[in-house]
Amino acid sequence: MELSTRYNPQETEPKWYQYWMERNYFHSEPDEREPFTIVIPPPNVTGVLHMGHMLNNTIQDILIRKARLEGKNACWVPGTDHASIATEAKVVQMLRERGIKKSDISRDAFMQYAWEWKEKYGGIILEQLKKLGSSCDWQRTRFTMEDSLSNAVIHVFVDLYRKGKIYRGLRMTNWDPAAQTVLSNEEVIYKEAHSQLFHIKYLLEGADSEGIVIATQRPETIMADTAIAVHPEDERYKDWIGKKVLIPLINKAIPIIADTYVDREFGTGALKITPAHDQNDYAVGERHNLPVVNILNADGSLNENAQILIGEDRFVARKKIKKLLEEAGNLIKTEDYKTNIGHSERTNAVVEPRLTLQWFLDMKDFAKTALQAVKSGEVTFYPENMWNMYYNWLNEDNVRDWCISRQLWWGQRIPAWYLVSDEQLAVNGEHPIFVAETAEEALEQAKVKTGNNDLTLNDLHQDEDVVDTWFSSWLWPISVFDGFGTQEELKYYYPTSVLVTGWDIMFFWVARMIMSGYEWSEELLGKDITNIKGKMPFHDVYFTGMVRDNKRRKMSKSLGNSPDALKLIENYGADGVRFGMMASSAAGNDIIFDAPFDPETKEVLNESKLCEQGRNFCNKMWNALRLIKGWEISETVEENETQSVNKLAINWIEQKLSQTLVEVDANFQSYRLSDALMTLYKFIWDDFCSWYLEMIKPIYGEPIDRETLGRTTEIFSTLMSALHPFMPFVTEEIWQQLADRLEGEDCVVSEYPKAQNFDTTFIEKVERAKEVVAGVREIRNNKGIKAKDLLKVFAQDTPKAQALLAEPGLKAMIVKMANLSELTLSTDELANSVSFLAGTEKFFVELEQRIDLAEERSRLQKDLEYYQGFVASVQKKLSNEKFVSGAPANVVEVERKKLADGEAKIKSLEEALAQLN
RNA sequence: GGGCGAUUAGCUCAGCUGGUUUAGAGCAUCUGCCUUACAAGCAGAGGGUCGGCGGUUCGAAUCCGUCAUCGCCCACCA
Repeated sequence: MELSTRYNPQETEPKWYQYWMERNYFHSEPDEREPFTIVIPPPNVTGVLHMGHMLNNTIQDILIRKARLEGKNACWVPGTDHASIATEAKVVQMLRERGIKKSDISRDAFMQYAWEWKEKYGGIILEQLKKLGSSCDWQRTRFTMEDSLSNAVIHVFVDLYRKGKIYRGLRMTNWDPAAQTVLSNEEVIYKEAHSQLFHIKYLLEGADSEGIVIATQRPETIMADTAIAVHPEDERYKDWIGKKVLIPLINKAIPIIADTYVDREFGTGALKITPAHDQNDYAVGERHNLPVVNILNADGSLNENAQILIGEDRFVARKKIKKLLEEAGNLIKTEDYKTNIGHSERTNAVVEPRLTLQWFLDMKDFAKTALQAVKSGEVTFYPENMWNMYYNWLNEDNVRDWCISRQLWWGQRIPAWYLVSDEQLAVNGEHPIFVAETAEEALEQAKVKTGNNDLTLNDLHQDEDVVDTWFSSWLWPISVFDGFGTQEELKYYYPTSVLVTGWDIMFFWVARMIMSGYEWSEELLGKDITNIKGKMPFHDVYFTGMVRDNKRRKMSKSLGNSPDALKLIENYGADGVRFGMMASSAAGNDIIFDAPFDPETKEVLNESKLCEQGRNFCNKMWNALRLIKGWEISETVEENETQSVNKLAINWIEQKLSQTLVEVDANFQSYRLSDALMTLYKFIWDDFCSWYLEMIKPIYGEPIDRETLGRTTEIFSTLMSALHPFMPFVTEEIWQQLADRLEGEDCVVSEYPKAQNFDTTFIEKVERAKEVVAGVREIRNNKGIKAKDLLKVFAQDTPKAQALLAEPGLKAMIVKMANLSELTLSTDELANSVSFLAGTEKFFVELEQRIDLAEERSRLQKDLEYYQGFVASVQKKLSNEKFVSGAPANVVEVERKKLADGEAKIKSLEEALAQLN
């Protein structure tokens, strides 16, 4: 069958993915082999594949496929995250489109709609991952809200409550007015914004014009002010302390207090205190026993407490109050001001500090153990410097308790119950809370607590809130193996081998998984673990960089600078895109990817040079396959020059392959995946295609001997195994085309090649011969000699040259590759010839045309100068007493050899120059 | 404000323990080739005082100090 000159990924990729799936190659069951486990960072169930996912999952797939080839029991668990806020927002939007308001339906009804939505639209991303070639064990696909995972969340909540680590309290929290839920500190993203500082005058009570001027960014909150604060040592305001001023517009009297929190240098040195709407003011208010006046509704609009502008949104109110203050004469001035404003990570709404009753997880002990795990090397970060960021967050001064409750419905409902009836609300002055895994258990607790055995489930009311999504994610490496259930699989697969994720969720997720692993693994694995390493959810963490565009902007939907991931796969093939992603992404480093178009000019750019390179690489290998498949086979083997070249070539490529595999292995050890890929790329393109195949390629129309072809096929197959983790589809396709394979003899489950012993002296000899070929080619290029024209080349007769050409097959190889009619040793000086150096050896190319002496001279002169400089620098080193005595012997030896080589080259060049005269 | 990191060819980066590096790769550029696997290709070439200054050392892109520029994380003063 004729093969097309281009590799066609659109045809082969779906074919092989299906083939692998049919044979169940990605499925893992515990057995006697060593496990290699990865749990996917579960993408949001609402998500669609973007560049970050592609990078992340390509890396995971590389690691898992390599492990599979190495004979380990490779298990990659896929799944999705229920993503409370994001999903709930989508469902609310869907309902709105159908004319249904969330507030009009019951919790149960809402959940039904949400599940319907999830079943219909959720998990698209998993299908997209298949297109990328991800070899996940799809039979193990999990979802953070399925029963067993939810049970784990509830179990853990109750456990922590009993351990006294979870508490409920009224705190200043970050409120998202769009989603109408509280957020954890980590979910608040600060962005710089241009704002205005309003200087507002508060009149002294009873005075006509005397007053104090404060500066604020939020004039709409003045109605919630309960004091004005000044610094106790501020001379300007000393006499004011204790007096009262009136809030403009509503004329409410509030005291002037003194607090060292006030910065005298900032603004006017006088600060309005608004305990309900500012974290710091709340703290000040507590110190001074100030009342808390909340003037905002949950949606960010003003409530009755504001007295004016009731019902207006906070930002509308700001504009309106500016005008009112102006009219009333209280607005002294406004100035431009740059500030950081907190936004909700999910909804992008400006976060409002709000006093709310929430559940918190005490982080003190957790932080300590999580810090220790990385500090003592129980978990290794790649790249290592990510540890700094981690430390910074977890150290005692910075870590804060984790707010785990959310005012949403989509998620695991908090397993806490309260008494319904008013009479029973307070027992001994406290409001009893019953935390239990089931309502029945809570009821039992309630009966004991109240002494009332007649209580029924109807007397209890469950907390309305759900837990933060990350409160289920942090259990992921345990719960996907039903760790809180049967635990059998957990014993085999835990700890997982490596976690691959972006550093942007280091705090949300990575740190917390380490905490949960430490907290529960010992108990769940049912054994004492003396080595903390055994408790950790993973041995290594590979932090990927962020995918940025060519202007270094993070790729995002809102900027529109992200290429359509699926479109890229369509255009370049999954292998091409995988190559593109990996070619320039060292661990942790951001990767620069071209945007599909310039977001500002809307100019269409080339999609990706890197993917193009990957696509071209596929094509290159495909054509190597075509070449080999086109050869006729000869059964007779003659002992001729062709044979000797072939033997040399095979010997060389096999040894060079071993050398390359050692390098690739070292790269894998330290997660230098892009280096590993580039090493293989260069080996396949340069050594295998450009040199090896050209060495053994028969003259057109002539057959190749069976032995050489067989060895070549084997080597090619080996290369496909080695490259398979990076580019699974093209390697499988070529692997299958290379030979008639038996059932089960597939690249995806082939044996990862191991390096054999290799002889570097021999490899160097061939490299030297390649230099000779390159030297001849360069002369051809310079002199405009066609590749077809045969040339006569002479090597200056030296022992080294003799030894080189005596290597069986080497001379014939040079003759073939450089297209020579003759290559002989010569002591004669050749009249019409140009020379070049290969190593220290001199070669002459005989020319028919007249040579330009001046040009030759200047070429040689240039070389000569370079080596003279080189030798001078080496000599300088060697003539330094301290170097010779101080440096290690081998280093000195190397320098001596450099000097000798350099001098030999100079000698050769000088001779060549002399000949030209 | 506290911390981390970067600065090497036109671009994106490597250079891991200071010494086979008067510095490498890919892309881009230039020259010549439609040579019977591949023009998405082949054969070659050019291009860098390793951000500045100072120090340590026999020896510095590599270690230290300092300045400059850029990026990131954390905290956040109205």
